[in-house]
Amino acid sequence: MIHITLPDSSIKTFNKGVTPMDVANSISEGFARNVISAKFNETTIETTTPLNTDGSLVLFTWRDDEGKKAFWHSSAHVLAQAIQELYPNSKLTIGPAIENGFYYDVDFEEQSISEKDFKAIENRMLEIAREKHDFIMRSASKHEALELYKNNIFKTELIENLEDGTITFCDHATFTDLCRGGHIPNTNIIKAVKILSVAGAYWRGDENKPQLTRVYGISFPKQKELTEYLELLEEAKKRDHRKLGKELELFTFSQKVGQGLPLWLPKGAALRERLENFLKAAQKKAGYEMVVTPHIGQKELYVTSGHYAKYGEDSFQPIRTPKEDEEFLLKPMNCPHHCEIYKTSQWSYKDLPQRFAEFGTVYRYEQSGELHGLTRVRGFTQDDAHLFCTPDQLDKEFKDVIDLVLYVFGSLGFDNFTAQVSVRDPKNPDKYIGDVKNWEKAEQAIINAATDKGLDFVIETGEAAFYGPKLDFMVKDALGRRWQLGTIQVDYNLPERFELTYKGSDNELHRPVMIHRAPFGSMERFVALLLEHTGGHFPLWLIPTQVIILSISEKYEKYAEKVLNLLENNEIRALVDHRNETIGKKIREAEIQKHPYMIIIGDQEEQKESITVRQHGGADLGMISVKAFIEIIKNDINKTLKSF
RNA sequence: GCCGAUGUAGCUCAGCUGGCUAGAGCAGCUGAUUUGUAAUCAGCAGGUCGUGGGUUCGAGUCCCUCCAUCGGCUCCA
Repeated sequence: MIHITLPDSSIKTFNKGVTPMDVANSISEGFARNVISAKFNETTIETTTPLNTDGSLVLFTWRDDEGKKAFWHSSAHVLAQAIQELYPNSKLTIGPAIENGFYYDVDFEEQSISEKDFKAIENRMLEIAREKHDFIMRSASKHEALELYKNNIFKTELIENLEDGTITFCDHATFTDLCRGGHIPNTNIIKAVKILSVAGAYWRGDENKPQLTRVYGISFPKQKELTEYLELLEEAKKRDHRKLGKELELFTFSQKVGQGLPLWLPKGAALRERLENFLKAAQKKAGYEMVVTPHIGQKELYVTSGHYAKYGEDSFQPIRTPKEDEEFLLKPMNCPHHCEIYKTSQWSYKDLPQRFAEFGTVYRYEQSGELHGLTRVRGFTQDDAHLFCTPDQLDKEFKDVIDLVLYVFGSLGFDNFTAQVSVRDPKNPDKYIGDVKNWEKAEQAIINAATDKGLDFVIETGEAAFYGPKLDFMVKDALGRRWQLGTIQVDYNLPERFELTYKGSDNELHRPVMIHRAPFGSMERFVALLLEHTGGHFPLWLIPTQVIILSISEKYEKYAEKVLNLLENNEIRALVDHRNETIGKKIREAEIQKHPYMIIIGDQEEQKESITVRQHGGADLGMISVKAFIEIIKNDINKTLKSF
């Protein structure tokens, strides 16, 4: 007898020899259609063959992450078969499931493949799916595996790194692939397939190794789900910050100015200013002081900090001066400048912490292929600050910064961030500078602070900065790509390199610890993600135009101006649309511009000294007094914007 | 930087396998209209088809260079 845990957590009993499909068909139709994989609990070996061992079984459905993984990984096998048949000279490498779909990395040798080839691949994949092949796992000896792949250096490399006895193949139809498992029972479950794109990808992610062609695809158990997914992608494009930034006249780029160098338009600049003032106010309460440093610095500065050696001269943008022996660089970060500010005074432990903040514009010569809208640019402004404190103060300071970051995210409606503790990769010590003991201390300090603050965080190995570990706040864009916004970093190294000191109560000199932090990360990236997150519907306190006044005809111009003045006197940002257009057209344009409140002014309003208010989206607040409206706006703002 | 794709008016796009002075909608300008909750009507103007070469009797269309953008890879202080 086999006890099987169903997706709804109930347990059902079956006879030996039952297949996952049998199980699927025996339960409610909803599950039956979606059941796609099975695995034994006690062995945790996934199986797609008939069950012949006693025990309980966990079923995955298409809705589960595990199920999706099995489904897409199996689809990758079908893709591999299709490619192998259509391009007999191609060499397969690896083909995993990803968050949305799957890919297969293929060495096409001399051939190239592009969009026009996708249809043929999709058609062949669907044919294979319809042929109803079981996915069957089997183990193989190392010898057998190497023999099968004797002409494939990539698979050979993979096999050589595996222990004999742990090598498994997955067969379906006439196709065999080296595979760890995790499959759906049969190709037949795949009903819809779409090849999405091709891209170059380096073998094992290493720039110096051969470049392969990565074929991306997605598949579904129903055609309808594929259609829905493609519609979802279309919807996401509407929230693309590059599109919204253009529509809302926030920023632009110019080929003539240069790649990756955004130009902020008046509305965008006003938005930025509001964000800066918001953070400045909070920072002032938290005991920060503003500093200002120049946009360039001598090369020597970055040699001292270690950045020059780490990133190499190609990442810096040099400045020519009349003197031959002088070398200035555009600053790629503010920390060295702030270290020099720290050094201008002698500090006692009683003076610490010192918190220097600056909206510092920095320039990094990113590779051209990496540039991306406002999220990855060559010139950007960090909401930077450096906190210099004693080792005893580190814990409290770090937690205070977490509070500040959470306040910033909360005020802007970012509730879907993930906290990530980025630590060093101990296998790759060359990537980092400084003493291992300090690294351990710093990493522990971050983990403790994040834990105490109740943050739900993940630890990412190898993601640390070269001088220290960090706590990063990651947010997904419209297409689900993850971007780092806020960051808090602990650094024992720069104080060492710049020989920073303070006098302790013991009358001896000590090294301060440094915290680098930027709640927004950069103004550019933050605005980009905020645009994608809100779809351009910014919180009321931040949005450039809070209210637009629409006059029914030019006759009411005077009264409209009067209302405008009343609003402006109450620090409400409003505009009047006086154009000789119909009210319908004015409303339509106000909707497109995403103005949160529209005031309609005509004969009735003028007579009664009142206004009619329409909210974005169509809600009608009726005819009310200006005074009542001002209250509504203020309450609305207070809902999201609290003081720190 | 690498792989693949794209680049036509301020914006969104059409222009089939190369063939008469390159089209549309929106935006703009002019005029009419003075309007009650998502587009009032008419007229006008606007483009060396990303750049530079080449093939051809003829190039927006085909080929090459470069530039920029998009999707990935690598990178991300």
